[in-house]
Amino acid sequence: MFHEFVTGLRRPGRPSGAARGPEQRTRLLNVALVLFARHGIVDTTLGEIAREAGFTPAMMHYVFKMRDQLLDVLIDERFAPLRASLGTPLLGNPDDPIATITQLTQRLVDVAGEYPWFPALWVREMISDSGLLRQPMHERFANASQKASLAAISRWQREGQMNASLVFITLLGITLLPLASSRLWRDEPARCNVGSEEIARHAIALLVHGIGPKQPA
Amino acid sequence: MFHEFVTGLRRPGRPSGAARGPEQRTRLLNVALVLFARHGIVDTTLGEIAREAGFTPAMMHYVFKMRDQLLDVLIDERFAPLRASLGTPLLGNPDDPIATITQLTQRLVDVAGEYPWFPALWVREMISDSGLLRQPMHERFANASQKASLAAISRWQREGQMNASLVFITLLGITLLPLASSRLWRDEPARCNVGSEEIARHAIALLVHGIGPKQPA
Amino acid sequence: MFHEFVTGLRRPGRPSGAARGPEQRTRLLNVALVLFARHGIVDTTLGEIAREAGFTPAMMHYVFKMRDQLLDVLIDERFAPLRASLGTPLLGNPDDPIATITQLTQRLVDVAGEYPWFPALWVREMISDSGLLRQPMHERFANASQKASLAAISRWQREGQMNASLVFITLLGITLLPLASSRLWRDEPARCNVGSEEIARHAIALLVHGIGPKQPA
Amino acid sequence: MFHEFVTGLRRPGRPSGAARGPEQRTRLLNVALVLFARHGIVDTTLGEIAREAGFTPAMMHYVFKMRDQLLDVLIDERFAPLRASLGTPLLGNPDDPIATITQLTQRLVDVAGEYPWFPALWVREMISDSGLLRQPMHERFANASQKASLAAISRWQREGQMNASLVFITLLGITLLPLASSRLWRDEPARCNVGSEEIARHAIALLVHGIGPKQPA
DNA sequence: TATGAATGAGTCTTCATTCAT
DNA sequence: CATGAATGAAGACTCATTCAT
Repeated sequence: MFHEFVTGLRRPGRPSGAARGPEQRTRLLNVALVLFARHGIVDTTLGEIAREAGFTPAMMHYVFKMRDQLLDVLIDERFAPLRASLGTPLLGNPDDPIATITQLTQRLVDVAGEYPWFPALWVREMISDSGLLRQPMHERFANASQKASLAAISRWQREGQMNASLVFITLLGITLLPLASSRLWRDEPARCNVGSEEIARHAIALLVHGIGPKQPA
Repeated sequence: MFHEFVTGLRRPGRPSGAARGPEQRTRLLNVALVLFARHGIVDTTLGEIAREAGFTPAMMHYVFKMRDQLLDVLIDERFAPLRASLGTPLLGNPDDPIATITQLTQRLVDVAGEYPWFPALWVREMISDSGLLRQPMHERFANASQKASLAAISRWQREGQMNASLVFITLLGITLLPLASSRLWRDEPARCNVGSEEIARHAIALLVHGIGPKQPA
Repeated sequence: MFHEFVTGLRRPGRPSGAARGPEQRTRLLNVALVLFARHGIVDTTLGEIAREAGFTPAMMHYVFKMRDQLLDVLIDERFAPLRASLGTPLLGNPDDPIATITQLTQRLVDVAGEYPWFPALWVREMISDSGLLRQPMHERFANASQKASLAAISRWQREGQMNASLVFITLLGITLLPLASSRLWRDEPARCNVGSEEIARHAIALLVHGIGPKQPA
Repeated sequence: MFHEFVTGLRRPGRPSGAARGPEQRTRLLNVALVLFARHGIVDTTLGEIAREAGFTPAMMHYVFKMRDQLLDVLIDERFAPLRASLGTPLLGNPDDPIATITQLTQRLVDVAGEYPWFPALWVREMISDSGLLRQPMHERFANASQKASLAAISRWQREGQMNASLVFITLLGITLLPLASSRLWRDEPARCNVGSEEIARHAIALLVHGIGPKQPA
C-alpha cells in the first residue's frame, strides 16, 4: 500500500478481494449470456463481459482458458440443457397436431420467460446461417430429436396443408422472434405492454385458425 | 488490371477497360450488401468487401470516407427505397384485413426474391435489438407509415383477435425468417427444396386459417 | 494537422512518411536477423524489431502477415541460401581429408565475416535442441548433403581416428562457437583483439596437429 | 495431496506424507535446472516448473520471492559450486600443457555426466552473448580463476601455437557443444551411439594431434 | 481514380506477481 | 506450507483510417 502511494503504481497482480468461489464462474456465465444475447456472440468482447461482471479481462482467461472455451462451457451448461428441456419438440399426441404444437408453443414462451436471453440468442445464433450455436448444437441434437419430429410432422401433413419443413421455423418465427424483439415496439408511443402471455396467445391463435375473424364455434 | 489478371477475381460480365466511373460505387454497395447479409454488418470488414469486389481496402475509404458512411449510403440508396417500395404496409382494403395482409405477404416474398440479401439482413439488423439498421430506418419511416398501419390494424382488431402490435412482427416471422434461414433445412436429409413460393403459400395459409385441417370450402 | 493541434490526438493510421518501397522488407529482415542473433528468435518481439527499424509493431504485420511468416521468409531468403552456399560440406578431395576440412573451416569463417549474424544464430538455433531453425533447415538439406558428407567421412575414418558423427559438430565448435561468443573475451582486460582470421588459423592448426608444440617439418 | 491423487503427477520414489521441509525447494531447483537446459532460461515459465514439480505457480513465489531470485539461488547453489568444482581450469602441471588440458577435458565430460543439464545450459547461457548466466558468473569467477588460467596459457603459448584467448572456448566447443547437442545426430540413420566417453576421447585426440592420421609413436 | 505504406486503438492471450486464506 | 483468486503489463494480431503518390 505504501509502495502504491509512493510510486503511483499498483503492483501487478493484486487481487481485488471480491467475493470468491465458484460463484464467479456462474456469474461470468450469466453475464456472458446476457451480453451475447444483446450484442451477439462474436461482437461481445471478453473485456465487456469482465467489466460488466466487475472483473478484468485477464480474469476471463483465468476461468476460461480460451475464448472458445467460454462458448463450449455455455453450450454444455446452458444451451444444451435448455434445449434438452424442450424435449423432442413435436412428439406429442400423434392424432392431435394442434394440441401438440400448441403445447410446444407454450413451452417455448415459458422457457423464454425463465431465461430472458433465450429468444434473442436463439434467433441470432441458432437460426442465422452464421450463428455460432448452430453447428455445435446440431451435432448434439440432430440425430434423436430432429428425425422424430419430422416423422411426426410428415404424418400430420397428409391431412392438412402443413409443411414439414416450414412448420418448425414458422413456429419459432411467431414465438421467439417476437419475444426477441419485444423491445422493438415497447419503445414506441401509445404502446400497449406486449408481454409473453400475449405473444403466446397470439401465436396459438394464429396456429389454430389464422388471423381471420373468430371462428364460429 | 494486372491484379485482375493474376488473381482471376474479376467477375465475368463486367466490361473491362471502359471508363467505369461510379459503377465502382455501385459494385461495392452490392458486394457490401451480400456480405452484410451473410456475416452481419459489424462482422464484415471493409477489407472483405474490398477484396470480394476486386479492390483494396484503401479504396473503400476513397469512396466512403468513413465506415459509417457506407452504412448511410446503403440506407439511403438501398434499404430506404426497398422499404418505401413496400408502401404503407397494412394500408389496403380497410374492410378486408385478410386480403391486405395476404398481399403484403406476397410482396415481402417477391422482394426477397429480387433482393436475396433482404431477408437475412432484415432479420439480423432490423428486428434484433442491436441491429444497425433499426434506429436509422426507424427515424425515417416511423412517423408516416407506422401510425397509419397501426391505425388500420386497430380497426380490424376489434373484429378479430388480431393484436396490432404483434401482427407485423409475426408476419415477418413467417416470411423473412424462413427465407433468411432457408439454408437451415436445406442441408438435412430427405429435404424437399423449400422455395420462396412455398414459403409464401405456407405463410398465407397460416394467416388465413392456421395449421389446422383444410377448411371445408 | 490542425486537427492534431486542437485535439491532441493523432488520427489513426497516419503513415510516417518514411522512405518506402520494398527496401523496407529488406531492412526489416536485416534488423530481425541481427536481433535474432543477439537475443534468440523466440525472445525477440516483433515490437523490438519494428522499433529498431524505426517502425511500429503493426507494420510488422503489414509486411509479414504472421510472426511465423517472418521466420519462413528469413529461412527462404537468408538461411537457406547461406546454407546452400556452403555446398556439400565435406565433399572435397577424397584422398585428403585435412585439406577438405581445412577448406570448409575457412569457408565457415569467411561466411561469418560476411554475415555477422551467422555464428550466433547457428549455434543458438541450429545446434540447440530446441532451436527454431533446426527442423525447417533439416527438412531442406537433410537428404542430399548430409548423406554425402557422412559417406565421405566414413572413408577417412578408417585411416585416422576421426569420428564421423563428431567431426562436424566439433568443427562448428571450434569455429562458430568462438565466433559467436567473440565478445566473451573482448571485454576482458589485457585482451588481444581476437579476430576471424585468428579463429580460423587456430581452428585449422588444431585440426591439423592439435595444440601440441609445433610439429617438426 | 488431493491434487496428487487426482492428477497422478507425483513421481514415484518421493516419500509422501513425511515432513518434507526444504526438499520442496530442492525439488523445484532440480526441475528448473532441467527445464532451463531444455528450453532456455527466459523461455521457461514459472508455471511450467511448478507444474512439472507437482505444484502451483503461486508456490514458486512462495519459495522464491521473485523470478530473478530463482536464478540467483540457482547460481549460488548449483552453478557456482559446479564451476568451483572445475577448479582453476588450466592450472595444472606448468610444464605439460597437454596433460593439463586433457585432464580438464575429462573433467568437463565427467561433470556433464553427473549433471545432465550442464552442457546445454552452459552453451546457451554462459557462452552466448545474452546468456543469463554470463554476467553473474563472470562477476564471481573472473578475478581469481581467469587470470591464473591466462597466465598459465601465456607461458605455454610461447612454445606452441596455442592462443591464450581461444584455447578455452575451443575446449568448450569440442566438449560441451557436442554433449549439448548430442540429440542432433542421434536421430539420424546409421547412427552409432555417441556417448560421453566417445566425445571425451575424440576431444582429447583432437587436442593432442588433430584429426590427421594417427601419429607414428 | 486507386493504391501502397504505415499506424493507433483495441482484442485475445500469457505470465509474473500479489494477497487472503 | 501451499493454494486459489485476481490482476497489470506486455505481446501477437486485426482493422479502420490516413497520406503521399
